[in-house]
Amino acid sequence: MNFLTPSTALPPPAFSDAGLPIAAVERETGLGKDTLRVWERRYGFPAPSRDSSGNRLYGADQVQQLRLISRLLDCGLRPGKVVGLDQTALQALLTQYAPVPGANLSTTNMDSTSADPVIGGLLHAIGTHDPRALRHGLSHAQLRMGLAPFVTDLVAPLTTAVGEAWAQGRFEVFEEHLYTEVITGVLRHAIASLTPQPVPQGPKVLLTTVPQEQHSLGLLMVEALLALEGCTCVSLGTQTPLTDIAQAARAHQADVVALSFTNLHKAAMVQTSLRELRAQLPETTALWVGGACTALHQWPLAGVSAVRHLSGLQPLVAQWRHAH
Amino acid sequence: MNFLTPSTALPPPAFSDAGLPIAAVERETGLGKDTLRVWERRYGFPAPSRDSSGNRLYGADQVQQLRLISRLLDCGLRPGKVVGLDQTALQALLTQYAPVPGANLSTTNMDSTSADPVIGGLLHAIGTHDPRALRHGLSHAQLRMGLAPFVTDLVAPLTTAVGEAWAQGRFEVFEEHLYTEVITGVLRHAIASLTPQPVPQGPKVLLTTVPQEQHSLGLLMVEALLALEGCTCVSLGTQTPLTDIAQAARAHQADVVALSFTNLHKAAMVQTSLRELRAQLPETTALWVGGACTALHQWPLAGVSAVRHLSGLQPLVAQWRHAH
DNA sequence: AAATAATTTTGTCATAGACAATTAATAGAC
DNA sequence: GTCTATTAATTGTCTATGACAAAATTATTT
Repeated sequence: MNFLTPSTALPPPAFSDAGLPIAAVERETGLGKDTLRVWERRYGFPAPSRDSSGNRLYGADQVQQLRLISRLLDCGLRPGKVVGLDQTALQALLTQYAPVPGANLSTTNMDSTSADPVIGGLLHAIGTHDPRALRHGLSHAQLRMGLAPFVTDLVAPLTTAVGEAWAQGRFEVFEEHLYTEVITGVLRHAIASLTPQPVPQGPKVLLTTVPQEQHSLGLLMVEALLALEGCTCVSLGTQTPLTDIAQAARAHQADVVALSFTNLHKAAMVQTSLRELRAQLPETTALWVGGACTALHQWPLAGVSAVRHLSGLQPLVAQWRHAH
Repeated sequence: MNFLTPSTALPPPAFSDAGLPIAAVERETGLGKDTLRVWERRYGFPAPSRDSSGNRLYGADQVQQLRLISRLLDCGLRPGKVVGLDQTALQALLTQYAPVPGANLSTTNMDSTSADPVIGGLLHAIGTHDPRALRHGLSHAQLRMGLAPFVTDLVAPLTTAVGEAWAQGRFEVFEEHLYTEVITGVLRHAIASLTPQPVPQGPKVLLTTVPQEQHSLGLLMVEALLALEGCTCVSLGTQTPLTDIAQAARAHQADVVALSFTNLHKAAMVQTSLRELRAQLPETTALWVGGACTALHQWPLAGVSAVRHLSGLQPLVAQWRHAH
């Protein structure tokens, strides 16, 4: 074979132009292949074009509509009401039904502490590609505020703001990546500087996420707060298979298994995963879950403690301490 | 709605007893639903039982076999040869085929893995689930050896050893996860403690991996070595889309873009990705690639510097410095 | 108003066939 | 023998349509 003549090389698939195949749309939107096909059958939407061999090709606009639809479903709306609406209608519904986690940052609500100008400055540092200023600003804020408020009142809302800015196209992918990288460094540094704690004063906590849950920042924030509360944290990073979580909990004799979720998953998936894990864990092991995932809080499960906000961790630890 | 009466809640499905439905097996093994069904059709394995409505229920033993098969496929074996073998045969194949892949990275004599008492001790700390001892041993070794030899002569071979042990089934997934997490902490700590370097003495390097390349440890090792050489490192973490890498290189005015690869990708994919990226980058921007990926070294590309071993980074930096 | 029954909605699973892309095998030239 | 071109086998993913159980909505009765 000849590797030097570019004429023999296949042209890279022109995804953006022709459209995305169904597997890519599943990745992009979180909607299963079966679901996409059955929607097309029932509602006539999406209506992808086909390639030469009959496979579906979804246009960028349809993928965007699917993204919006997915968010509306997370808000509790039903597919029959929203699948097939055009973008303007979907946007209108979103402004009506959307939860307002980050709205208090960019728009109204000026009493959200002194963090607002700080957050603005940090967002600016991201946009101007200045990792040094970003890191410096974060470290400074951490020293000034103290670690716990730094995490709950600055890092968490800032992360939400970055995510929204990215979703709205105001940030590029690489800017979001850089932000994640810098924050990771700052948080890990903070955690490392307070781990030398000889006498454990709280539960031993096993931290991780379920498969296909890649958001490592939430995990780090939780680890920082728990370590601050005197917990002994063992983090497995992201995407640990369910049986391995249970196995690790036994091997480490963990008192608590803490999972972090984003809103990417289907509610049913989250539910079954948690039920299955709960069944595999020893009864004496607590299961704490948290994160911006509506399914967690909308339908609580027996034997699973759902934390709505990072500030809810401290009471949970106190409660555990009181019970032991 | 009533959240408080547990009597109305469904009993959790007794997974462990009857068997796992196909969706759970997909989560556990990483094998797609379609693949599981087509294997059953073609090879007669797995042969799940069915519930009352005809849905597949995979027994725990079959799931375990599927896990082993999945590992063997990662070793390069083909499904037709391994699907359907019993556990003992699979185990035998694993001990036979498991090693080999990362030979490039760990050019240190391979019998040193068992001979080197430090590595042996660290492997033992992983196996006994003692993150504290692992972290302590690593920090100690770093101080004793110095950062550069620590990375090239200890972390790299240790990572390879852990990967091989995992492939052979001697380590569980969660043990490999814990190792990754601890090493990440140690490396990031080392990097952070030497970044305060006011005057840049080397190129500005943009670090990342291409999409579907999740191995973050290689990236960290490279970052540590480059920072040690006086480079200004900007890491984007893993899995940055190609166009975003080029965009980021322009935005940060990077002198060098450094990519880390594992051997997971198809050679053709790697080639086309690199060609495309090279075309999108400014000509004055260097492109350095490395990692245990055979495709990189077998077919070199114009305008791309392939590094066979971590120790090859230092000469590259020196060369760059000499040319500027 | 609240509990119960009937109905619609909706995601997931099943079967079976097709195909493109890869990998192995075979034949032919040096 | 070694290398290259062709043919054959392998394999994951897609399509299409049908079915069904769980959840949500609506209707009905107590």
